[in-house]
Amino acid sequence: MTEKNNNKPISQKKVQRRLNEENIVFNFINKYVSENGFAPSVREICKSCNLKSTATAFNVVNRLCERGLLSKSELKRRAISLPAKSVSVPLIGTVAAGQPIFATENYEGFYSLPESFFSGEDLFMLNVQGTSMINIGMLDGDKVVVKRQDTADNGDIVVALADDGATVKRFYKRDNKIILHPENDNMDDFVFDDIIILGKVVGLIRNI
Amino acid sequence: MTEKNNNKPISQKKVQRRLNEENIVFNFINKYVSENGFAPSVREICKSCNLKSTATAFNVVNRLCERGLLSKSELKRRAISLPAKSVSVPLIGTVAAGQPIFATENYEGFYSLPESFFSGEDLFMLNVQGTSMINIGMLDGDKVVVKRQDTADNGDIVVALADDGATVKRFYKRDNKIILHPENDNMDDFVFDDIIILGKVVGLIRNI
DNA sequence: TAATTTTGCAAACTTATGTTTGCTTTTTAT
DNA sequence: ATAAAAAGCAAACATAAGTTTGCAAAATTA
Repeated sequence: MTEKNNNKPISQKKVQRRLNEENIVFNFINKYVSENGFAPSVREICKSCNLKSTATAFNVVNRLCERGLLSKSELKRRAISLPAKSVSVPLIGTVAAGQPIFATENYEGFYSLPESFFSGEDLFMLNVQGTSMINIGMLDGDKVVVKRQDTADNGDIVVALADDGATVKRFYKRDNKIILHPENDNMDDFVFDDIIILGKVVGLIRNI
Repeated sequence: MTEKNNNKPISQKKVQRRLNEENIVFNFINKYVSENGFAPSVREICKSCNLKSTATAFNVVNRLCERGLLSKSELKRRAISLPAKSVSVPLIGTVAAGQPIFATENYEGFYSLPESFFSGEDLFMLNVQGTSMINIGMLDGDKVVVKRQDTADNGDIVVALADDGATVKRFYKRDNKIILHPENDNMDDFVFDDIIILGKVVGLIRNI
């Protein structure tokens, strides 16, 4: 028991100094993480924030955790994480028939998306080509975020494997036929007996 | 020198086995990072991917690094990072006139966006309300990514501060008048003598 | 000012974890 | 089938880095 009693005497000056210290450390960790992709060690925090002792940095980090600005996994190294979580999603380039989508060979790059928007086990991104979905605001060059699944419900926007690669369309099943409906007044439906569904579109990203 | 000569004898079967192993490890690391916010240790990789030796996991990780799918900082702990870098961007809720946009009080949360798409010093996100920009595929409920700046060029899509809050429109300056042009055939231009520009729209994110 | 509490610090301590080693097993080439 | 090369593995090794300690300095209270 280190506290004399339960109503702490709070010195405003001290509180201010602490908050300032915490801000400096928090900003450093943020910057470090976005530059390196992993968290700094307490010793690196010390050096960069002009703290004299690792114990000090250690304590500041713990206070930041208590304030909910950071998370930390005890006894692990560099195991500090920021509350804004992200998922790393591959952009799939060309999809050849018969090839597994999730083979790393098909990946054209990785993008980190906010987990709070796009969560799901298997996500990938795909470039939208053409204007077949323009009615629902999917433009040529947009990237769609796709949740991998091999079935779809009526009305879902899906990525399906057509003869010439992956295509984005609205999915309907009617009278044992699969209808891929372009959301474009100038285009007609495509009708198939069977089709391979690669996934369901759950999001869209555009660079302007 | 471990290699006999420079033309390697490649066994297709071995290549396949390796690639498969690398896929498993890579997917595990991805999942781990998005769940924990930091990378797994080689021993955790071993256990989860059924590798018998830490040396094996170590080698697989190194191969993934050579393939460019991961980055690693040597001699550091849990210092594997995915190539996808991200920036942390605040979502601005309601913007009252006269208030500074970047006051933390306005933040509704932080989202991590792919740095490769959205780079810039001061970014924020804003909910799109209404259908005034529907012609260029901005739907009600979309989030726009905005680069903070107080000027704009003709034709830019801007976030401007109107009487009732922030609004997204296309910007024109003509005859000393500011025109905010909705991209919606049913709506007319707004004309002002002067207006406050909050930023320029550089991206869009949609959750479907 | 003296007593008491809190904070700061350097160094010691501990251990999680990357890396190497040397032997064994498997695969490939002759 | 035999030799040679490569890959796999368990254990040892090395050390980066989290955590604790105990004293010194500063701040607070009386």
